[in-house]
Amino acid sequence: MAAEQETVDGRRLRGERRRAQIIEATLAIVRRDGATGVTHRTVAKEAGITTSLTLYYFATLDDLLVAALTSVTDTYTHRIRRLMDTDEDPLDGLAHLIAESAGPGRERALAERELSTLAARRPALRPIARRWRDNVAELARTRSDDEDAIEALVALTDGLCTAILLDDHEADPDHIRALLGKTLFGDAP
Amino acid sequence: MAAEQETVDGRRLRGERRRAQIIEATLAIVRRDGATGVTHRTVAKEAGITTSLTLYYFATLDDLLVAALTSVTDTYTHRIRRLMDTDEDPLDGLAHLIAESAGPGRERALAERELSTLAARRPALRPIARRWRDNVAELARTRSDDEDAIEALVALTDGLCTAILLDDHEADPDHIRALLGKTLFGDAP
DNA sequence: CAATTAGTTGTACTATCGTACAAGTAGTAC
DNA sequence: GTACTACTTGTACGATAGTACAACTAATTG
Repeated sequence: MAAEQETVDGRRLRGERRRAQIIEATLAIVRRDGATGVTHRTVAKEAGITTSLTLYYFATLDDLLVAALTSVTDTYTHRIRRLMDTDEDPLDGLAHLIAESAGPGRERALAERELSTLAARRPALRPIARRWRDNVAELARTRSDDEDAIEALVALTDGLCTAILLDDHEADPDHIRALLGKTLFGDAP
Repeated sequence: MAAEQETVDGRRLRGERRRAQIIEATLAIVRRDGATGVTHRTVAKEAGITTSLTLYYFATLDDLLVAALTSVTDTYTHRIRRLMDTDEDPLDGLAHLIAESAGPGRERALAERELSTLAARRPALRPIARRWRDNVAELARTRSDDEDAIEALVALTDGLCTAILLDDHEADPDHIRALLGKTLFGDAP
């Protein structure tokens, strides 16, 4: 009844769409200019609306950043879950995902890094920011129950992304897959 | 002669001292409030001087950030070099350094992360930002010539620091040492 | 239909920022 | 001693930011 009530009210639906539009505009800004580029004015302009709207839906700048981090993290969560739900080698999928940081996924990976770094100074963001690592750990657990190896694999994925983003490090999926395998299994099966 | 000329001019010496003071104040701001807290005014206030002075020595905000990144990277470089110059187990020293990210070294580690992340959008900063990874790789090379293992170890150190900073992850030096050893040698010697 | 709720628009305030610029002080060279 | 150089102080401008607030429009409820 209450749940039905909520979806029926067209205003709320429109509000949700507007909210999503604003979050998308925020992410576009982060990807293009970095987290520091996010202001109510830049987001409003990107979304083609007034700042009053961004303020109506997100009372503070912080709210915008939190929503952006949540959104980008959701994206990664879906990606990794899909890797786990397939018959293919999940480590191979993960290697490809990491390798994307050098190409089509670079902006998104950098946005994730910049936004998640905010979590270090904001304990409230920790649960969101940790989800990437939790997701990778969960994926690793489908192939190993060695907790140390799993922990190392999670750290390795983080570190490889860092190298790619900050160093233009080599991003060959096969090479990355080998490193992941070595770390999780001791050899590289 | 020219070098001698430079150190004799008392004005230049004072300038260098002033410059170092400003960089130190910048780092204090980064550690306390993050890279976004760095403005000419906040730095000037922290150093007890006027913004005209910060501007005299660092024409742009960017110059300040670059100097701060260089400084914090120098600190880490010295630390790691010292680990290599000792008879002790360098991996053990590295593990302790990483573990510091959970305690006394947390602010510095976070500052390094925030500043080095700037390098992703500024190719000119890459050489500076990569030095941490180069240093760790060099340390690893004193113990292994397996380039894949070395690359994995570097990424692992990055990832472990991330987990500590963003997640309040466990930071037991012995545990970290074991992970480092496993990654570099296949076992944990 | 009136009242309430959700969304939208617009104005304006205070605060802070990066930076330009001029004037002054102090140290050095010739 | 003069000219030059390095450093220091102070003022002020234009721009942008976060945010408060009021008024209005549209949708929903009873």
